[in-house]
Amino acid sequence: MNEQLQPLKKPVRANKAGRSGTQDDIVYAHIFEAILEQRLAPGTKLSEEALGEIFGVSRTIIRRALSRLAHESVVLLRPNRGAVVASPSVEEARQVFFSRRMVERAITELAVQHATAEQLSELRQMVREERDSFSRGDRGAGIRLSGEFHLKLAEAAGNAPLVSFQRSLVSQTSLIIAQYESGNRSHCSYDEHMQLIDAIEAGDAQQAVSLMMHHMDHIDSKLNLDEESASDDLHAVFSHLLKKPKAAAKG
Amino acid sequence: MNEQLQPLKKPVRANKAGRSGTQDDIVYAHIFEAILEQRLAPGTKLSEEALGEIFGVSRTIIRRALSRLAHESVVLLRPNRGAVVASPSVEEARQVFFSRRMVERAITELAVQHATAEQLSELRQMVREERDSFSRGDRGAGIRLSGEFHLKLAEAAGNAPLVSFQRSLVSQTSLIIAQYESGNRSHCSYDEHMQLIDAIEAGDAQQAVSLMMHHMDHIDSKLNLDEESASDDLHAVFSHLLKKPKAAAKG
DNA sequence: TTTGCATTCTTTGTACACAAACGCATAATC
DNA sequence: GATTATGCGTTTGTGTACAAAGAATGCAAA
Repeated sequence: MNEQLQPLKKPVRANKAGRSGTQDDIVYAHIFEAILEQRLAPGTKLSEEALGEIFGVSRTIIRRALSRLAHESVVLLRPNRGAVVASPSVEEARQVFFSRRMVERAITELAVQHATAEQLSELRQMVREERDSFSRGDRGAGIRLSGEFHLKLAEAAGNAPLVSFQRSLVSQTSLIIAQYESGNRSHCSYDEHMQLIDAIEAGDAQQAVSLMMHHMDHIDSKLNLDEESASDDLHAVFSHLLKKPKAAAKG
Repeated sequence: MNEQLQPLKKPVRANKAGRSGTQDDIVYAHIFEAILEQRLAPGTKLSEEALGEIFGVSRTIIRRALSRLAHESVVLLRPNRGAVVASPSVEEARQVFFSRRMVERAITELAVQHATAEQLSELRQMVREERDSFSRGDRGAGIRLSGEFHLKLAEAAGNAPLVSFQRSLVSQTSLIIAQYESGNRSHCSYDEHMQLIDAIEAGDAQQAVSLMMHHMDHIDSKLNLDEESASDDLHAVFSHLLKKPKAAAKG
């Protein structure tokens, strides 16, 4: 029942090689991934004690992971009232998308100049995995990989502050998709991703930026940020006010 | 005895209820301000116990404040080796300035559209205080207010992710100025700030952006990022390799 | 039935104690 | 004499106990 995460029970202290070693990194990554894959719905309460129980660590570690997520606006940390998965409003969603367009444009231009052959190869590999995930029906993994693609592209641009900002924006975008995605859920982003890499590899900055902007348009068009009228949406809109957690189903 | 945190000895304002915000907010703000005003030099070690002693709180609070500062790349958190004030390299400085140009451009355009009369009035007040600080020789407060001006302008733009990013960039810029400012230290930024507000208030986006870009150029030109030859700079360059914290090596 | 208040109970906030890791210094060996 | 091994001291990392702040619930009164 409460032992789904057995592998984590043991103290994972392989810190010499620096392979995502510390415990709070692991906890952070797991919660982050759960949100990215939409296994944790917006508004879900994240109890420190419960998470500590699940991951087999004390509240200290959980608290640090939540703090980090809060700094990326992925969870909301309310004083004396605990943490919940953030529920971006329509206005917040618009702001995130505005910033993303700005950042993606800069990243694309920089990537054309700085991306190495190895990085482009890794990007292609990620797109293949993304495509495979969607084709075998694993939508959660697909969305996560799609986000990681944009993060990886930021790394290829070679600008550390942009990478940090992009991480935050990608996470929030995933939340927004979880909250506002319309019926048409055909995530064909991998095709656009591949074309984008082609343009970058060809050194065609203008074409690459154009493709990226269209890609942003497509993501945007899949959301219904304009309406927000149906009862379901109302529920989502007010979820940050609800006391009761959505009780995320454990896989 | 190695008292590395001498500069902080003075503000022992360990009031528990007086100031706004929680304790870790107060600690964060004080350290942040000390760095912004360059009372804490890059490379200075930030001992948890010493800071706890100074502020009259436990290491838990200090740790959280340092974690927050680390997330903004203002301090560097080395595992098992404590925190130091970050020492941006020339390359990191270039990346920060690239991002700042991008963000400031967007902020300026948005501010022309969204800034309210009240916000512009507050901005003017900040510029006046900045000018007064410089004119009475308080260079530290002047630099801090100059940074806060850019942060306030970001808030006037009305885009939350941009504000968050800008906060990180402004802090890092201050660090960079502390590390790389050339002999010509005439910070006449307040004049440019005032012209900028005029253009924004007039609704002249093109002029406002142009002024902002020139302002960025001026800040950039005051630094000697190209040379990095003096012994002081060499020291900064290798500070991340040094085991021993060279506290207060600033001349 | 509904509303206001008080008590209780759960959850978070803070401090502290203990354990582990790192750096430095000393010493021993080649 | 130089270099490496080892022990010690200091600093950080983690767990846990206790305190405080909300939230929920029950009771009483309108």
